[in-house]
Amino acid sequence: MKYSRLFGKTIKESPREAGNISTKLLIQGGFIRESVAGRYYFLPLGMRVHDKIMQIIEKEMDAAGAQKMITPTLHPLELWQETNRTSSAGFELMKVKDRRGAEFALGGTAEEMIVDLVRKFNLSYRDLPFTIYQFSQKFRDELRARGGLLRVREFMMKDAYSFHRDEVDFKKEYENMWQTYLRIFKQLGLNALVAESDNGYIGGEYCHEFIVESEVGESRVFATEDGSYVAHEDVAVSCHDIMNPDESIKEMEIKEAPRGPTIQDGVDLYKQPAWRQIKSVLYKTDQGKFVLVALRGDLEINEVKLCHVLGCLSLEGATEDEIRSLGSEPGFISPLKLKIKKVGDFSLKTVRNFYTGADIFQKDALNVNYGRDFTVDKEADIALVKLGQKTKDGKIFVEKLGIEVGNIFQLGKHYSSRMHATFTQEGGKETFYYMGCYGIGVGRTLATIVEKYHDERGIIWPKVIAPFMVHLITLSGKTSEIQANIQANAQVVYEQMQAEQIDILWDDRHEVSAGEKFADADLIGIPLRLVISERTLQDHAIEWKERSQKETHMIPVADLKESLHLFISHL
RNA sequence: CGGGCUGUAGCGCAGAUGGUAGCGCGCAUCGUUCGGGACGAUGAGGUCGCGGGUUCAAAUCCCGCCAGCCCGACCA
Repeated sequence: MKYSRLFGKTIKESPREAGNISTKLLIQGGFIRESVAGRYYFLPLGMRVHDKIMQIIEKEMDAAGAQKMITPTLHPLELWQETNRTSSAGFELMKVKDRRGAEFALGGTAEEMIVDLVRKFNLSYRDLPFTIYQFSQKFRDELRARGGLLRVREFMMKDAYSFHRDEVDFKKEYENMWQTYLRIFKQLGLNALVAESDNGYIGGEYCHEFIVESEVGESRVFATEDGSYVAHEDVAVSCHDIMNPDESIKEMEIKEAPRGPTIQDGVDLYKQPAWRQIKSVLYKTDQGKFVLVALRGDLEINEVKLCHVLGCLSLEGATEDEIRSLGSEPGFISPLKLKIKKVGDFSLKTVRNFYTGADIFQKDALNVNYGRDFTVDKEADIALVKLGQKTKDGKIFVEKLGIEVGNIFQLGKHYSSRMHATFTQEGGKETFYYMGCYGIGVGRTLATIVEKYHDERGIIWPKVIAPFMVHLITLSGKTSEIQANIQANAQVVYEQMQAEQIDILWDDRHEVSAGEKFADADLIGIPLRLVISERTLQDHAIEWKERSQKETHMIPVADLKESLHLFISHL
């Protein structure tokens, strides 16, 4: 490819604060361009990288035994109604109507479509197991698309679905996909953490996220130093220390409490640590029911866990008026008197003589003890892990931020039972499929690679996904004779590489200065830069510079072919 | 959905107290340059986000809407 023919240009001035470095470099380098918030064009340069990432994924998925196919983009809305996901995933489901009024969802994930397809076939146990996958544009009506490719409203996703006779068989594939994903990310130059995580609106019982550490990531995980435990903050479980086991239990008393409504206000008033306080929060579930949630004052509520405990999809905090109408007072809520459903965190058992509000404005209850002074309807783990806490086996947690580039889900019979998708067992019994699903976001993975592989001048693409392997630069000569000579030499190199199927980009622009060409080469980040100029010609050499290295050196033209093969073989 | 900020040439921006729009980059043409984003000259390019109002006069003041960016959407 000649640069002068390439559609898409580098930009000297960086686009308005792009949020993160990968977006800035990708736009500046002419890889992508924004259409509207959260929707991007991939330009020819970006498309090449995108394609290469897809090829690596495809190769590994095929090697793992999965079969590629494609589903329609528009999903009949009835299918989503079968699984009741029009409401559960409705907040981010895009809908369209055709002229007859038939409603469709723009696919954001394809479990329903795939199950609908599979159930049309009346399969038997002899046909199982199998894994099918696709690459397709996914649509998510995100409330807020964040700058860049990391959180978008439309993106290419590889999604795979596996069908099994039972859990034992499924687990083999889950492990197979786990290992396949690790191979894929490794090839892409990414070191992915595998974290236990929440399945959100997908359904099922357990799942894992593949997370690449990065400070621009939105996923927070808690892990142990040795990596024996890695879990997304939504699901991470910690063990709570017993705080004051030797203290004697005292009589409860109600006292005037001239304080504000926050935990800190209580700490300031009593000069007692936050863990001595009971944090009580009133929630309203999506079914309109009120729930009181109580936990130790130094801990935070994990709403994902809480939703699972309550069996609801979303929660909102009760308003001040609602709190008063239930018989309490904002800032002084306690689990002592309210006659509504109460959920208590296990941490309530770790403290003797709590203090807490008394459901009356500026009155507190002191020396409150769980079991004696109040009980809850349900004890559960509903706390967010706090740094410094330990795992069940006593290991310290460390916190990591990262980008979720892929995930694998156990779906079990969640979809097959709701959609009555069955196969025939040995002996003729109809049984629901046991399923799993597995996703990788291509654009997000691409951006993640840029987040990891760049310097102050631009991108440094790993060879396997670089848009081109070689960036040939020709500089102008003083005389037209030299000029013609440079041109002729470059032409030979260019054709030779094309003949050997080495992707080469030749910056053949005449009117552009050397500095600009070098700056563009650094920005675009092609692994190997070759320069042919008056200077190199005198020595019958070519200048060789790898994007990842600082030094340049001259190699004889005659050695180019061999050096290049050596370079490429070290992928 | 709440809060803050922004919207002027393809991009980045400037336009005080209202007087009819400018700079840099980029683009085009010519010349000089030619190994780290060169220089000179000339030129093209704008219903100042959209709608309404005030005014002799609005990019500028007022109202409404739209779009974008950032933060939050969580504890009482």
